[in-house]
Amino acid sequence: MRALVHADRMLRSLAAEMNLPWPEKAVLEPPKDPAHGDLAANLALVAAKDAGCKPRELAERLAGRIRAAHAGPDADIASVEVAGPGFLNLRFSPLFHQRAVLEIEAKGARYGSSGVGNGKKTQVEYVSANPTGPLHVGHGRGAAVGDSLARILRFAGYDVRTEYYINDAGRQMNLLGLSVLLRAKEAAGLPVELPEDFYRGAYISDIARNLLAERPDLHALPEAEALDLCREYGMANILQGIKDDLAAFRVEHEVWFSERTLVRGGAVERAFGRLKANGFSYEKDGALWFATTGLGDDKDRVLRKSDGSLTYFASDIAYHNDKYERGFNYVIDIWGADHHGYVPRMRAAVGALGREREDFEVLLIQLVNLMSGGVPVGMSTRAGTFETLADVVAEVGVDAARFMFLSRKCDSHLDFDLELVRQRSMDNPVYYVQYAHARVHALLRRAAQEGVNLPDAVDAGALAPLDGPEDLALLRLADRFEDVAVSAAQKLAPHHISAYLTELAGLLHGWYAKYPVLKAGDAANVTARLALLRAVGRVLANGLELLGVNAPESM
RNA sequence: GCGCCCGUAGCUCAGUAGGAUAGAGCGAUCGCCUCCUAAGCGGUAGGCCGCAGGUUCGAUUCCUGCCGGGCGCACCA
Repeated sequence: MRALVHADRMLRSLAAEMNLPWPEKAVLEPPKDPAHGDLAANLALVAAKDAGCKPRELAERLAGRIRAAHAGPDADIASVEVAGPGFLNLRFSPLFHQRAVLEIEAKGARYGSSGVGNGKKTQVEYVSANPTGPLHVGHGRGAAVGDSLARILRFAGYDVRTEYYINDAGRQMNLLGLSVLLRAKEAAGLPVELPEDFYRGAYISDIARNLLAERPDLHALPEAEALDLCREYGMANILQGIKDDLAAFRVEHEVWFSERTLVRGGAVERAFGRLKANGFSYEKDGALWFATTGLGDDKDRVLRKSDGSLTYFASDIAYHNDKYERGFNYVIDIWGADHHGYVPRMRAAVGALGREREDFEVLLIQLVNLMSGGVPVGMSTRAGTFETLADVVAEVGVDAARFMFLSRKCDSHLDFDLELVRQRSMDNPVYYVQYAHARVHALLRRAAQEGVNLPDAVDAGALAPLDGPEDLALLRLADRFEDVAVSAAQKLAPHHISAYLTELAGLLHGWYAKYPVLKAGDAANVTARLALLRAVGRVLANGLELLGVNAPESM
């Protein structure tokens, strides 16, 4: 970040000084091959055309000016080279890189944070599974992504609220009530006929038995009342289970939003009014329709059916309208990928409510293939197979599960192999990263034991010994953490963080194998290397925090 | 039939608002502990970035068409 800002400012001012146009198309980025330097400025051909010269020539002229302006032992820029069709390769001095340690020490837990979100009021709604059964692995992936994303966005300066939408008003709830009642009858020895579509998980029978224990009078109640009781009891029970599972998974929702309160609060009518005012709704065949076709959807959708009841879509529109009425400017929904057909419709609705395209984002979470030793684990609920989130977490632990979920693009399929994730090896990057952090702290501990004193803040001069290629590579990568955090926030991509951490941990392990720290020989080396270690450890910890994964100090 | 996502090393996957010689881990293979945690490190082998066109100075990246895999297309939730 420092390097990029520094170089950008310098190049722009130089270009202005030389009366050259600085094209927006010019790319300033770390080259893929570090041998090319720390930063590459790619002057596109257009730039040269505007300037009336060849790109290489333009680059040479800039390089000359930079060399002239940045000479001497204290210079930030160590070298400038022109390569390829117009690449300006900048290499910063060791001194410049070493200062990254000072910034890390100064910012501590805030290192890598930024204000790019500008306090934007943002809502992340995730998991939102129907309270009809326990969370499964797929929900776990959505939970990890949503929670991590909230952390990442906050870190980047967004004002984030997290929310869980409880679908407690629909037909599914009645079905749940019926399922519980049937099982309760069964448990009481009454004759029952089990319909096709009811919830048949073992957890329903457990709930039914518990309810019966609390309310022995259940079967004496009028049918409707008994159904109500079963529904409410079942839902409360399952919802509590979901909350427990999420808490155990280190996932927190600040708001639990009930669909019922939405209907009762008149949100549906308000949303309908808004659509009508904007000219998007009409009556046909006794139903209320929403003209989504002109908004990117492939057909118009029904809001209120001819029998007077609302469609699911209608309450979803009302819900989203309510989100914007609550003051959120940026609404992020995290859905299972099987709902992808629903996205254009929702997007159309948000547009019809008068919101901009960028006010709404949907993140689709692809399915998780649960495997064990390369063999797919079936969807059955038989004992011994792990399909619920709670089972998987019990099996592999929170850290390993979260890191695994967050190490892939969320819209690609994920093979989650229990055997692999349970392994404490490099098959399983979470330990690799955690081990790097633990290593740092093991050394810091040992240093303290041996009476080596590392001040809380070192001065720049003490870092001078850090000039080997591995030192500089570590410093460079640590310095990029803010870039990575910002990009993860803007692209809604938590996996950038896990990839970055794996890379940083790799550099640290390599560095560790090559450089002795406490046995470095002279005191200056010991201090400099300890300071570097502590700084890298800080970056690892900050990154892991964004993933919601622990950073252990010993392993 | 229409639409969305995915095809990158033997395997699992990164990368791409167009840029230099396409990366990582695993697996394979050869090395490294009298020495701060070997849960580690270093080396080697491994690629028509699904195929074919197009745009461009330049395409794994953007566009079109195919092929292959997954998913969705209700006055269901």
